[in-house]
Order: sequence, then structure tokens, then C-alpha cells
Amino acid sequence: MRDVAEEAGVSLKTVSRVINAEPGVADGTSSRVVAAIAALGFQRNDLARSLRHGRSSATLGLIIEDVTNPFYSAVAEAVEKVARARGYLLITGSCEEDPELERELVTSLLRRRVDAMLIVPAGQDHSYLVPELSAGTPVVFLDRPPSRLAADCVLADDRAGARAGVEHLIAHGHRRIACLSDAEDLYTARERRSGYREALEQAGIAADPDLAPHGQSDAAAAEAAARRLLSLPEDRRPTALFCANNRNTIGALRALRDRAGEIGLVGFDDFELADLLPTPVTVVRSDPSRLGDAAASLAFARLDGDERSAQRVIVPTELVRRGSGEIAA
Amino acid sequence: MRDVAEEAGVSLKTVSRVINAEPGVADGTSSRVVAAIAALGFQRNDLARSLRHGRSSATLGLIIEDVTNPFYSAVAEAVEKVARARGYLLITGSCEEDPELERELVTSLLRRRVDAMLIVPAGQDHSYLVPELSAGTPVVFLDRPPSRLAADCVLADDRAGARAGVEHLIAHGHRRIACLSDAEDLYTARERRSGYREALEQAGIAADPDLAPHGQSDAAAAEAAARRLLSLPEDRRPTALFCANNRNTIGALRALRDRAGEIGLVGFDDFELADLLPTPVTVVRSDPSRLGDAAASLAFARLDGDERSAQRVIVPTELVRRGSGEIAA
DNA sequence: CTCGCTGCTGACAACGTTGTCAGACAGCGT
DNA sequence: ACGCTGTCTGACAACGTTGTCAGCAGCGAG
Repeated sequence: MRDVAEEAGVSLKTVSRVINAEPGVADGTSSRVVAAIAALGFQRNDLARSLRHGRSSATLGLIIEDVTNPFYSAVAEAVEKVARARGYLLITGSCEEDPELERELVTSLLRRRVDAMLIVPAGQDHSYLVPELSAGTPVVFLDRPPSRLAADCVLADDRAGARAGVEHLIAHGHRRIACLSDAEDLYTARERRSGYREALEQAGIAADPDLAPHGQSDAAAAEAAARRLLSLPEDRRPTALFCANNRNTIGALRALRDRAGEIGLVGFDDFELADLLPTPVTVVRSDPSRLGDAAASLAFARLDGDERSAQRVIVPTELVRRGSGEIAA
Repeated sequence: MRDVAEEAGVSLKTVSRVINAEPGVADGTSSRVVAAIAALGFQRNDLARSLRHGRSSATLGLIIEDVTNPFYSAVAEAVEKVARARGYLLITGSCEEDPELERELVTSLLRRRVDAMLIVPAGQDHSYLVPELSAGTPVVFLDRPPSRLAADCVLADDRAGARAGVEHLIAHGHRRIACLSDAEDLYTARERRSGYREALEQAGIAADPDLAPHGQSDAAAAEAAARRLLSLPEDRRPTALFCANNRNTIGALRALRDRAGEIGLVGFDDFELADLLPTPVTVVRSDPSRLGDAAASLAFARLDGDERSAQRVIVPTELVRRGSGEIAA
């Protein structure tokens, strides 16, 4: 900027005025400055600008688990859309279910003075965010609630969704229904298992712990767990599977490859090509775009001065019938 | 920091020394400063730090087309991994094939002084990056080469991959092979079509322009195009489809839903569940992780002082036989 | 006792920007 | 000629860091 000022024969401040289209610069001066900017290929340094401003780096931080999981990439897309509409950029970090990494990434982002943080939390203790919150940095939790911290969060209706999915299987005559889910310390896994158990209970079906393996966090582990279930003796073998997230659904589908049409299946989370599989897959669709959209909007509302106490937004789910959930027992 | 200094009864510089673990601070002083930092919940401001440093905000910029496309999210993941290993964060922007948006995002990121830019370009003119390049900011193009600019780029071997895919269909007796591809102004679409034509030519098959619809940039358009092909009179109807990217493959699969096993199919780009479809899908697999990895590594090499002229890295593809490409004519 | 050395600490400037304030100058009415 | 208004411009400080350099104390050697 110094160079531009010199080239145009004006002061720094005048260059600043031209760049920011502030009023009160004579046309002649202005055009000389514009020419100098073009000649030197000058670009404003937004780091310095943010520093001077004190707040507002026009950047949002987003922590997700894994950008290659379509669920999270849909979240990221929705957040980015909202951010862009306000001229904000997005710094995204994948923490791979690692609480240490989550915390590292979050503090990195905060040190970089993002204006707000959106977090799909992996950890179980977010009290480390208390100072940030009281300093006024909006923090919104996404898909899973915060622990030991009162902060905004946007969740899917996991329990009701799971219950609806399992009730659907029960309505088709299934009594031995398995539930494949992720690690028990994940909120969504716990809630969806609760929904599963509630549905069984309401139908007067005793829960069989052997039918509810958990801790499968990738498709390979889910496939192995499903194979074990399918190799149980016939009187204990499940006639239907409820898969509590997209990784478990994919794994179960691989295990079921040679049993098309024999075993009922309802998955939680929709996925591309679900309708093209040999038996199209019935799913409980949760809407990651809506989660991302709601979370980002909430963050901006806070930035705009919304001072209400911590909000909890619940996004509903929807049962999509495609065939695999309609296989009778 | 000012407050910390006051609390600990030392100067700003001493606090700075403690934060950065610089040597030459007495133990007593150091622990007083540490205590003050803890008491006040102080966090270094990395914006100011970057500004002071002049260079290095420890941030990489990445422009992709669409984070929900698994190809690009795999790229993003690979780039993030390399970045994280060096302590860098990643600012990602999706430009949705819009050259205007690409340029907007790129300049936004550069104004924020990212240390390097990785770009999957949508536009046809990148001369606007000349000043940046000569100012020493590494710019690496990914998946598609730059236009009107000499810069590093990392590409898949699109033409050879496509040729191999089409040759595979020819080897199974197909003579009327269609090619569904994206907009002709995309480098990858052009290259893959060239590979398609080369394979036909080498086999002495005349290219039929009616069999090579292009411009389908989403699955719905691809499905419609595939349906048109399949409703041609039998003597002109293709016996196999070559789909030049993942969106076209998905669309074609939808169109083929009720024709399982009748029509040969080879897709470019692998995708999850390709092996679970009624007829498992043969694909030319290009490796987005490797593209991202190579591009990020190249960017860091530049940051480390690599001064070679602009590099062009080609990542090979691989034919994955699963069934749909082995259907005989 | 002085000199130089080492170990620790702080004052100051600078990174690039912008908000505040004051100055310069022209036009205009009295 | 005077003051007043309004328009345009620039000097300066500050945002939060850190690199440079200088200062001060203690200590061993000459």
C-alpha cells in the first residue's frame, strides 16, 4: 500500500479510502490511485485489516469428523453456502473422531480468530471453550451436543428416527431385529440405540444383547459384525437389521450381498445409489444440509447480536421406503 | 498479551519469549508468566503473528468444484492430511464450475495471505495469477491444467485411462460404444473423449457423433442422455456405454436400471458401492487421494525453496474389472 | 579494581491496515 | 476583507505480535 501511495503521490489513508470506496475522495485523485493499484498489482492484506478491526476476520471455523463421509461433506457444503452468502470463508478441519485432534484444531482456529466455530464434537469435555464463549465467540455444536458446556447445538432427531425405523421393521413382522451401531460414547449412537430399544419394548419384544453389536466405526468392522449375526443358529439369527449410521449400513450391505431379499434392512442416513441396489435400501433420512444450514444461521444470528441463552435445535428425520425395509419376516 | 505481562510483572517481550519457548528466560520468570497465561486464559493471536512475520500464515487455500462430490472430498482429505503434517490449516472453497466464483474465492484467499493455493480450475484464463506467482506464492493446479499461465499442475492420465476403458469394451466385442461426458470446455472431458476416439480409431470403428452426447454435468442430465441413447432404433443403439466421469456413470446406471446385464458399461472414476450393484461396475479408477497428496507436496516443496520451472505431474489410472465392462456385445 | 563475558530482561520499531482528528483550501455571503 | 461552510487530504496512533538491540547484574580472570 505504501508503494501505491507513493506511485499515486498521495497518503496511505487516501489509498485506503479508495480501496474501501469511502466517500470524499476527488475524482482525479481516485483515478490516479486506481491506476497505481492496477500498475502495481496491489492486493489488500486482509490479515492486517482483521487485526486492525479487532474482530471479524470474515472466517468461520468448522470441525467435522471426516470430509469423505458424505454426511459431513453435505454439512460442510451447507455451512459454506451460508458463509459465502455473507462473504465469509470457511476453514474446515477433519478430526477423525479423535478428541485430542479436535481440541488442537479448535484452538488453532480460535488463535486464528475465526469469527465463529461450528463443531461436530469428538471429545467428551468442552469446558475448555468456556473462556471463548464468555469472550463472545459464537460456538455451535452440530450433530452431537457439547459436554460440560452450555452452548448452542443443532441435532437430528436421532431417537425418534431410529424408533420409527425399527417400528417399521416390526410392522413387517420382524421380532428378531439386530442393531449395528458405532461406538457407545457417541451421542448419536447412544440415542439411536435408545430408539431401537424403545421400539422393541413398546412391541413387547425382549432385547437380545447379542443382536446389538456396537463399536463398528467403519464399513469393514460393520461387515464383520453383520456376518457374525448372520451366522448365528437359525433360531437366534436376526430376520432384520437396523443399521444406526451410513458406515454400518454399507458394511451390512456387503455382508448381505448373497442374501438379497432374505433379510430386512433399514439404515440410518440416506446415501447415493441406495435406490439402485439389488434390493433398494429403506432408510431413515436425516438431513445434513439442514443441520449445516441451521448451525451456520445460528452462528450468524449470534454474530448479529442474538443474546438468548443456549439454543437446541432439533431437525426431524424421515423414513424413506425403498424395499429393503418392507421384506416380511 | 499486555494483560499477561502486567499480571506477571514482566515486559511484553518476555511473555512472547515464554509463549514461543525461546531460550534465555529464568525459570522463576517463566513460571510466573505461565501462571498468568493460565489465569487469564490467554491465547496468542495468530493473525498478528502472521502479520509480523510477513509471510507464513500456516494456511493453505484449496479451491474445488463441489465438496459433496466424492472425488473432490477425497482430494480435500489428502490435501488436509499433508497440510496437517506440517501444522498448516486448510481453507476450502467450492466454486461449482463457475469461473467468476473461482476467481472471487482465489482472490479472497490470497488477500488472506494463504501460503499456497491449490486450484481445481473452472475458468479458462488464469493470467490473473501472474503477479501472485512472480511474488512467490506457490500455485498448484489440480485435476485440470491452468490456462494462459505457466504453473505447476497435477493431473490424472485421463486420455490413456479412457482409452484403456474403451479398448476393454472393444475387446468384449462392442462396436457401437457410446460416450457420455461433461461440458466440452473441461479439460478432463476433452481428454477422456479423445481417449475414447483414439480407441475407436485404432480398432477401425467409425465414430458416430450421435453416440457421444456431452455437456451432462449432473446425474439427472446424464440419465436423460443415456435414455435417449437407449431408445435409438436397434441398429443404431449402443451396446455399451463409456461414462467419462462419476456423475455420468451414476446417471447411466439409473437409465440402465431395468436393463441389467444387457448393456456394457465402463465408468471413469471409482465410487463406493460400485461392487454391490446388480451388475458390479467396471471402472477406470483415478486416484483423487494421490492427486491431492502430490499437489500439496509440490506446494510445500515450493515453499521449501524448490525453484524448478513449472512441473506437470501425471498420476496413472487403473482399470478395475467388476462385471459391467465384461458383458459381451 | 577493571574488564569482558554470560544470562536475563525490556524498550522500541515494524508488519499493513484504518479510525480519529486536524489542516488546507476553495467558494460564498456579508 | 472577513469568517463560515464544506470538501478533500494527510499525520498519527493503534490493532497484537516479534526481531533487534541495548541495558543491567553477577561473576571470573587479569
